[in-house]
Amino acid sequence: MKEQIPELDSHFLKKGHETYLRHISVDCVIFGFHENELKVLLLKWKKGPWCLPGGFVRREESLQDSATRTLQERTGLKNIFLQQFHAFGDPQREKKKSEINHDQKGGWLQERFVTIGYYALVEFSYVKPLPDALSETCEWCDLNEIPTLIMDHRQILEKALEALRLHINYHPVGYNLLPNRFTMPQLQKLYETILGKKLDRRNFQRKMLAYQILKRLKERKHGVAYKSPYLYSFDLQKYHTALKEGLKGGW
Amino acid sequence: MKEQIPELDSHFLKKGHETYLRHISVDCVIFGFHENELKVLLLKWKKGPWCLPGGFVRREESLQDSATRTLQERTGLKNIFLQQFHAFGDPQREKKKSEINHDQKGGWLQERFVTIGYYALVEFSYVKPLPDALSETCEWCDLNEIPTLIMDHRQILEKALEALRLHINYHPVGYNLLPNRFTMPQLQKLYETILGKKLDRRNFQRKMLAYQILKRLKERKHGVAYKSPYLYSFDLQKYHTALKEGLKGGW
DNA sequence: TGTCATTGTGTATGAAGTACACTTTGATAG
DNA sequence: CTATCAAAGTGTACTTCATACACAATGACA
Repeated sequence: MKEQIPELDSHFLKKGHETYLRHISVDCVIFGFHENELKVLLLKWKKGPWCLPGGFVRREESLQDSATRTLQERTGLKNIFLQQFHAFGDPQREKKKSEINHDQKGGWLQERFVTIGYYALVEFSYVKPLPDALSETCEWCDLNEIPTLIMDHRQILEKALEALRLHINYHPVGYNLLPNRFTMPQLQKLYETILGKKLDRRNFQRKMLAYQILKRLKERKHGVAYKSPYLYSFDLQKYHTALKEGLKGGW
Repeated sequence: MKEQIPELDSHFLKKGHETYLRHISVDCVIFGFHENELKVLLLKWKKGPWCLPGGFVRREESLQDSATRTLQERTGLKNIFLQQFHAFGDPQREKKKSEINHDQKGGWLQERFVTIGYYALVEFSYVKPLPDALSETCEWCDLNEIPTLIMDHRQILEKALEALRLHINYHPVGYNLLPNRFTMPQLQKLYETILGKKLDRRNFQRKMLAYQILKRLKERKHGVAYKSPYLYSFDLQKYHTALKEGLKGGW
């Protein structure tokens, strides 16, 4: 998206197309999980509106690499789970672009952009959100309290969530969103939040254990209220096999 | 893709970027079903290689509209089932672009392209394949006999098939690929071909009927060998509801 | 008129999904 | 120290869906 500008100088504004591909941007929907809530990392400009973190594609860079770069710039993380989900190319999507104009007319940023959407799953506690040159803040927002976003970013977010919900039917999710050691109720909350519905505790556990991607640890989680739950961690090898080969039976 | 050129004149070659967005193309994987085989519509250039039909995005046109336009130009059909499935943006994808060069250096066609992949499902018999200015032929190719394709078109095709196989788990397929009236064995062959595996005749029928998107007609199909099968047609209203809301239970 | 490949149909079995209740634990408060 | 209590652990019956499988009916063809 044209609104996240890595180097905000006039060379970039006028000559950005010498470094980046014209008409193409990448937007990232970065999901994190914290306090039993699914969060999305959003940027807020100094001038007002909120938006998804995004960037442009360098002339020798793949789409995936571009998304990875954006992600690293905003979160500091490498090796993130990243998934392309849709390309948004309606010419109307930038109707309200004028509200965003930082720059002179006729620049490459004024032109129409097609944006490729990626979603990422990251471990909340590892992330230190970093605003960019143009942004006031970079913040985690609860999925239920998303502010008004620029252009079609709200639709992009919805589509990302839809893609994630589809994905979760075939693939394990959690390694990228939870701490190394976590409890079954935590994992269940994660699934419930992503899917937007309540699940039965006993059935959830049985099904999840049947995947054989979890290891129950000897320790329990202490200090929490009431009965202390077991801790689990993912069996990474089996987890990755399941990522590749898929799981049967959806949620 | 740069290889399908609607108006092959020097204005297009030099000034195409005034009409079309730079760096962006659309490629279509057009599936048809004939003689119990899944086919894909391919173009063959006069100079040699085969490729997917594709085109460019006009400056005021959406991605979907661009794909629809390409489709109409190659098949003559409107109102086609069309689905975006992936954006291909590896800079390496055009390594062998030189084999395609029709034109002078430095033209907009020489630059790197990100292509948005769409797949389409069309009724074979309604299609009159139309080659474009640069193409010798436009032909249906059997999925099992795909010739060598330029650039990454083979991978695009594979990805389209993968997307279709995923899609068929949640949505009805057939209305766009079969004649108005068809037999249960025909429908089953279609599913078997898309999925690449044999299905049990009795279980297939039961499951398909349970979706309640089929109407059994009074007529049977005569003239075919042996026992004449019933004819079915889709209940379009229910079909479209199922398209939107999805089906449960996969294949 | 007989043959035979294809079509039509039903049932039994196992696997998975769903619904549901009681016991155990340990943090907290008195 | 003890009682309380909310959360966590566990198992079973029921229903739904997937799978496996076999025989009878049809009609084109020779």
